[in-house]
Amino acid sequence: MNAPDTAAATKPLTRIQQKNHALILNAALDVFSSDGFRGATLDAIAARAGMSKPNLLYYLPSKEAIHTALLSRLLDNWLDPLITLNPDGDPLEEILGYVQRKLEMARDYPRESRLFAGEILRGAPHMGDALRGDLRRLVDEKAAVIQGWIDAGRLAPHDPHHLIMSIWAQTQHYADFDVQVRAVLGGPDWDGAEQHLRQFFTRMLTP
Amino acid sequence: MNAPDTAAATKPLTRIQQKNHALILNAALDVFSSDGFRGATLDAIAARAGMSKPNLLYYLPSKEAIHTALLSRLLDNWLDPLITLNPDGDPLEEILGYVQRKLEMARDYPRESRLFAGEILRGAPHMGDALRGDLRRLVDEKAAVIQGWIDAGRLAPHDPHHLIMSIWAQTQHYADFDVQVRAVLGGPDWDGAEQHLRQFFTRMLTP
DNA sequence: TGGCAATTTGACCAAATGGTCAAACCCACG
DNA sequence: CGTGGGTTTGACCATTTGGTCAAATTGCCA
Repeated sequence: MNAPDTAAATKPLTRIQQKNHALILNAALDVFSSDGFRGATLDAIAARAGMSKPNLLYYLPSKEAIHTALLSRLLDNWLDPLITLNPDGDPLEEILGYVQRKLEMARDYPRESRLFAGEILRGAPHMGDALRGDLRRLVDEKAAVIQGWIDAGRLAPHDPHHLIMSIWAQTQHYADFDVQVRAVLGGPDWDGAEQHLRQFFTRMLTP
Repeated sequence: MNAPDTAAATKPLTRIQQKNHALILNAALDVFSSDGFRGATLDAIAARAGMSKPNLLYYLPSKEAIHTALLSRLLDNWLDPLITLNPDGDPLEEILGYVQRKLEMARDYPRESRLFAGEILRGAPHMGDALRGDLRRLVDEKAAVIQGWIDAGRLAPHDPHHLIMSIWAQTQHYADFDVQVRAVLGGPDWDGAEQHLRQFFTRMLTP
């Protein structure tokens, strides 16, 4: 009767199901990221996806379901750059690499960044658990790695948790507060941002 | 006939007008900052302000007017810490003082911070002009001051505009992404943040 | 105290919006 | 070629919500 199944029973999606799923999620990302959850309308998403509203609801059962689907898909990509941080690599290189990956994500996926920011700003009503679960565990783990580097005298001492906050804050700022950045700088300046952050954190972390 | 006047004709507000104005704006700040512009409803604001919706609209003519009033009142306070930056003071002290003031604002006025963040996130539909006008002028002016300090060898070299971005990003992060910060840190840690940022920027700016 | 302006609100309206449903359409496959 | 399941949609509905209005109430001052 209904195509997608939230339970883990019927798996194989038809070609057309996959196509429409992708179409909807992409359109929803457009709309949610620019208008917020409350500001987004099913009509707008359906129009953007090039289909009727009932058709859209045939694939995803509700507005919230669409939003949740988007967020859960997002979290993995979001954590990925931090996961990649290698305990056996060179400390400075690893962290600078992380900063760079984060900045690239902000530059190349501003919709995702803003969707995430909006969700957090509103108190994370749809992903509070993920924050206190997966995210916290991962951050604690990597913070321990960084602390190890510091203890070994390979990095200048900083609170690792707050250091990670600094990285998040500064990289996401360029995507989330894009209008402000452009207003103040007179236009986007990703190269300037990259150079600034590299210099910033190099100076920050060199013992 | 109507109490408040957007034009500059009738100025003197009665006691009751002032009280209700304040009541409304405070309630609206609550609601707008936690639900966003679209998520906020006049009924919610009116309830929070302890008055009926028509009465609320008797003082401020529309939802947008309330939002705009809030934002314009906010911008001044928002710029103030940067205005205070004194070209004749000690460079490091001045900037660290600015960081501290910004962090205190984020801590003591999280509603204002989130209201602002929400507006920027959505593309600043109600204050784009202010950003490209007053804000940009002020930033350019202070960036020039910082550049002067750098040229005089009194600060380590950084792009002044991006340096200001770094300060904004890191201080506001603690208010705007409060849930995330608390999730990762296990609770609020303003003292830790203050110490971290002081150390961060001290190291950053010492020639 | 009388009267006029300021204040307050219950009742209402029109538009927007999330969601439903039955009917129509399409298309692979026997 | 026809038939059954997957797909699509026009029409519709209930609720929410920004905003209006006339009537009632209150506050102020001569």
